Amino acid sequence: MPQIDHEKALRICETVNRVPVGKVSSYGFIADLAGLPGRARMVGSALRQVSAHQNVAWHRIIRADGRLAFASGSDAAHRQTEMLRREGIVVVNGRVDLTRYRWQPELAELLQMNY
DNA sequence: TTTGTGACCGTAA
DNA sequence: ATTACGGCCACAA
Repeated sequence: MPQIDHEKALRICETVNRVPVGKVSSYGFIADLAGLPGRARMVGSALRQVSAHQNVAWHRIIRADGRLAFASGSDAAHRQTEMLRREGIVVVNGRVDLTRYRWQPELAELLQMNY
């Protein structure tokens, strides 16, 4: 269990929490927004070490192809599916339709960070 | 110092 | 639709 630097983890969490209710994003995209391009895996590691005891919308983060990161059938996958459905997101066979639910931030929304 | 390990990603069979 | 690879990078052992 790799422990991610607290500062980076915090930055990742802040970015994750910009994803609005009813939308999803990917590990890679969050990494890019957090100023960590190419480090999608690190986003996963950060969420793993933090999701248990912090207030983070970890369930809104899925793979770039629309599948949940957890193995279908696993407890974690079921929990995530339930949380997503609670927000109105349709999940079929551990997969989300990205054309409908992918978060596409506006330019103004993207600029809010750099300061 | 080297090696193995991820809640990943894009490309190519 | 799947599988396979290589790339990615911080950490732990």
